[in-house]
Amino acid sequence: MGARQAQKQQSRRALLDAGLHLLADQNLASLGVREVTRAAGLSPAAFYRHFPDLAALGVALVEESLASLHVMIRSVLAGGDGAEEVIDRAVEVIEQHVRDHRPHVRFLARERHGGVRQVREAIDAELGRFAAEVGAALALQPASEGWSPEDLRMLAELYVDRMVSTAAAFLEALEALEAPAAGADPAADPGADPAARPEASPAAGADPAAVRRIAAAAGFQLRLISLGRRHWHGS
Amino acid sequence: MGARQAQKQQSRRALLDAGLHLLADQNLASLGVREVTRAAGLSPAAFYRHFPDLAALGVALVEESLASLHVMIRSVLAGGDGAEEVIDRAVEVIEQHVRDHRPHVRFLARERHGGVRQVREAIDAELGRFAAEVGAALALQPASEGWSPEDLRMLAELYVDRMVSTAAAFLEALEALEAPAAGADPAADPGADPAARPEASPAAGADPAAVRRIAAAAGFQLRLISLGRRHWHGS
DNA sequence: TGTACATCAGTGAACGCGCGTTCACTGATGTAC
DNA sequence: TGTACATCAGTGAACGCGCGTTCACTGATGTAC
Repeated sequence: MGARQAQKQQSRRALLDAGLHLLADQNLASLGVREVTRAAGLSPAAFYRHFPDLAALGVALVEESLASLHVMIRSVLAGGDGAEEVIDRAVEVIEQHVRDHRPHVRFLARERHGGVRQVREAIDAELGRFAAEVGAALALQPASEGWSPEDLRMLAELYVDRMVSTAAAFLEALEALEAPAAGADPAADPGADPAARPEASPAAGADPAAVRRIAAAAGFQLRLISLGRRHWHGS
Repeated sequence: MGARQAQKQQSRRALLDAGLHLLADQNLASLGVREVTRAAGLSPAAFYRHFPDLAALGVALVEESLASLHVMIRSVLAGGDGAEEVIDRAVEVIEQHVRDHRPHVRFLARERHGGVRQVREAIDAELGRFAAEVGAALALQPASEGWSPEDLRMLAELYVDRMVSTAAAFLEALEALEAPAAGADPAADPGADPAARPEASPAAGADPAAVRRIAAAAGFQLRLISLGRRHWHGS
């Protein structure tokens, strides 16, 4: 790849990163072209060399967000088929994934039912593909003997949905303690005593108890589902 | 109540209705004060006689949206405690609720993880209260003997989450066929032959097969969960 | 290697526009006597 | 009932501002010979 191409890729990356960063505090629908280019260190017009509009940038973000999620799900499915171990590993992997890719997960959670149709549809299509993949993996397990493809599909959807909900719950717990007090403006009031502020961001670690509680609930719920699965005897 | 108060309530209602209507196609974060007042038939300044800002209007919408959802959940819990009947009634009630209160449900789905913190927090707090209520109802059932309060709470959260996901799925199915083709501008191109357009909105009835499939999946998933519950023997 | 020309990512100025919010105001409704 | 005053929901004009998008341009990179 020539230097020209490399520079273009770099600018594109800067736009995507700036967008993802700005989307921590707002929706895609309220994001502005000038806002993104400003954060990326480019002129407003430069945006149009890379994307026709912000929806296209959003779709590009969906693609990279879900690529990493895809890897995560595969890694869970690849575990041994002892149900208990798979469940525990799944919850761990989800938690770690949210920690490692928080902006992407937040973006997906926010835009899954958000105001930009192209993006919503891209997310839904990809989650459907996940469910199909999970269903195929389930079909290979001995526990699925006698299950109809439809039932397996519904089971897979239940699992995928639970993973998504669990990820959203982890996300919220991780962000809860980092949020500044509503209405506070950190740039203003230079006379305020910084030591007087209560411990708002305790080493960005978030409330560990809340995170543990979510992990426990997710494990319990998945175990309950697989228990139901084992005792299921056809529709 | 005096005529003055009554007129004020009417204007407030008009603002809430206009907001809810406009939120069919966008996020709360990208809604504008002028947009809402224009749709409500008021001057822009009139908005501030009712709400300090749009976030406050959003919180008011959360309250009324969840009040109706609350009624729905109670009605489900009030059914006989034969698991099968309760499940089937629950799915029916959810479907009917989404049909009857589509704008409210859409608003909740969109803003639950949306860009306005006040609104997000209001929704989450209310869903937590629902889970507590469901948990209390479950505790009264004989099947809950020997269950710890923590496990009951996690079970209740699983049910509530499933209800929310099911409602979101119904919503999407109901809207899928009414959406205009992406990028189409119905106001433009007066020369186009309207008869040439394929049946985009078939009597606003949406795809019945998709709706039935969602109901079937929801019933299956809930049955699987309650099957797991019956075979659960403590953490 | 050197030269002449083509490509095209990024620039900066310009445009018209709708935005949020404020303000002094109007006039119907409410109240005190 | 009538009158004088208070309240306050809604108005319309005004403000300054940042927006999306376009345009002709610049100058580094790429290519042909």
